[in-house]
Amino acid sequence: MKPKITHATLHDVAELAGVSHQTVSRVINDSPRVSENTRQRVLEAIQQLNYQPNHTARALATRRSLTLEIVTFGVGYYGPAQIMGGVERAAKARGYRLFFSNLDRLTYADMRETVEDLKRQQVEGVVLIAPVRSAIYEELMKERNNIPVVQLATQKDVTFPSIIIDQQLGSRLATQHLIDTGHSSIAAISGPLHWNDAAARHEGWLDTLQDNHLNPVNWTEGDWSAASGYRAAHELVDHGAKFTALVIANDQMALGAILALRERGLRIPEDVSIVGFDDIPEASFFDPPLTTIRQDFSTLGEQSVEYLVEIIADPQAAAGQRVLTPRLILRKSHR
Amino acid sequence: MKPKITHATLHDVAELAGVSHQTVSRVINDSPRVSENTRQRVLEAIQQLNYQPNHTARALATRRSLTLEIVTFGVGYYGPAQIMGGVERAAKARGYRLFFSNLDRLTYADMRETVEDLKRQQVEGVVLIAPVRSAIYEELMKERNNIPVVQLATQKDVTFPSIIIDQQLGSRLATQHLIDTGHSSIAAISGPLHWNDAAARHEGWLDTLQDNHLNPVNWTEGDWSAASGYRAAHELVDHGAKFTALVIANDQMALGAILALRERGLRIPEDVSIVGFDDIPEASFFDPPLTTIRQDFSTLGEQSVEYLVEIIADPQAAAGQRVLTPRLILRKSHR
DNA sequence: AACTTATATGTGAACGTTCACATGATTATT
DNA sequence: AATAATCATGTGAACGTTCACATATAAGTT
Repeated sequence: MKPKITHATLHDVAELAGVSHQTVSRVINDSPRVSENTRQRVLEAIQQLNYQPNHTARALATRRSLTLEIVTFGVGYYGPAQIMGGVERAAKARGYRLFFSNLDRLTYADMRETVEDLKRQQVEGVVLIAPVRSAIYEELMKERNNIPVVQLATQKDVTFPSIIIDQQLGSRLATQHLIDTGHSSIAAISGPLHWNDAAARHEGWLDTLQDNHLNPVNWTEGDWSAASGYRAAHELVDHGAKFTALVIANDQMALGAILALRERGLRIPEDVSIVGFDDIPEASFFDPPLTTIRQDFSTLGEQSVEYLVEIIADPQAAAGQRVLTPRLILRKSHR
Repeated sequence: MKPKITHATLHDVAELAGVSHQTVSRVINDSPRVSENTRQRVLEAIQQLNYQPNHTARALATRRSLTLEIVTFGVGYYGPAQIMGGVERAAKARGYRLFFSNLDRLTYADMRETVEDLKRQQVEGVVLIAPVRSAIYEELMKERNNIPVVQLATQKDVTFPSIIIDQQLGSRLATQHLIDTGHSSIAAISGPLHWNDAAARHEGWLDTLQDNHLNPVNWTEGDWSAASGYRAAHELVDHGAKFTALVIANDQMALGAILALRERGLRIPEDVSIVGFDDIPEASFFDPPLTTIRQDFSTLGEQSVEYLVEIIADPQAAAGQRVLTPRLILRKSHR
């Protein structure tokens, strides 16, 4: 009843072509040690049987899976989704397949599970999007059975293989630009501060104010969502602090904040200037078009695979953190 | 020099515990055929050696990989990213791992590559996000070597296993609501019409107008981006056609359109009502908050895995299309 | 012409599991 | 008390490759 389609194997091909299985193996691996004559014969047999090498068997024999894994925290967010695109592209380009694993919650159980999986799956390397401060990641690093891991969006100056975008710099760019254009009362809406990027952006804002002998007027913490930006902006106004500019840790929150400020009768950029972070594709079409700090997430993803592949080839290559630079994109939400 | 960490195997555990490899196998597979006594001894050995079953070897022996694959078209888009989240969650819950493959371009070469991969990878099933009309997909279906495939976002009433959200219905909901609230000049900005969802939404708009004996005023085609929505809205106004309402095929384009209309001195919703599609999280914080047709992409992803698993268990279960229903979310961009 | 070297191919084990079956010990059945 | 049934365990092959080596033939060297 159950047909159980069985695929042609190396031996089937060998038999049909009248050679040994090893010769077939040589053909599919492009070994020069095979005469043109037999090569053709084998190729024909392969064609005829619609033979496809079995990846599993190959992995078992070679002890190489040609597989990477990406473990993400929150596919829902813009950044991680973009990073994944880059990782996939780079992995495919280098002949690797990609496992995809998502962590919705950063609980011990979830993480535990993921580590156990890693050990089982015969994965050659892992790109870990680890944007949140958590001891769990360190545990992961210890228990991972020497599987190379490149972490993304970690803290700055961490010593294990990782790549970050210099958020502190980005935030300095934003804040300094506002100061340079005459602002001295600059408030902020931060991301959730247990996120590394949020903390770095926040520090950049604080440090820049300090460097310019300005006092931080006021700030609130959001959760990256437009909803939280909306709430935060209302709060800021309620609090009575006067500010003429607002540094907001991502574009979505900026969107929410713009709506809230407008509800309070504040015009942008006449009454308050705004700069966001990320440069999501929609940012140009906010009202007004948003000045923001662009993050090249896609490149981040690609580079992480490159780094990983270097480490796989030579574990000695595993050295420290690489840093990408964000860029200020000027539009119309500031003056 | 190269330590080449070798993991403990079944045989190592067996030796340490003083039993046969098969007994160890029984323990790790929870077979009842093993005495409590030896089970404990084996468990200890496993612990001691930090043994982890080798997934590859198991797959080879059982001819089951416990692996699914998702092939996506454009991770960058909101929908696909959400779907992926759902697919990952459901796959993990059912003990499957997930390969992730992205198609940036729908070229023959890219697709060909993907199909070849499928045949090689020993994947048990595939969730294919196939939002674009293309003969390539049909070819895929033929050549896939009997691997179960569930397609997402295909055309309506297609006979192979697939799940769609009823976009035509969604569009009817939107258009009819505008008509019911007094509009009779309803223009549209469609998505790229070779996308199935775009075409269905467009048809829904047209059909509803027809059912109500109204003429379609005017419409243009966008490419899902806010930028294209912006351009399209300007075009519509340039074209001189009078409209009091606008059905826009996704929220991002709606954002762009809102900005464009405002630039033309048109107030929303006083002068023109707008309804979008998708209900991205930011839609509530557009100015004005956007009335839109909500799509439950996450559920779509989960259900696709469920369907797929049914088919894997029983190929007879592969029967036709399942349909999810979108929902009208009323906010303030219409009157 | 004899000896080395290179080329084309084959043989059997190995990778780390599970599967199908065999065996011996214990317990139940008549 | 003999026989059957059940339970706990073991044995060797199989999954589909590659690896390490062996062999036979052809070609090059002295």
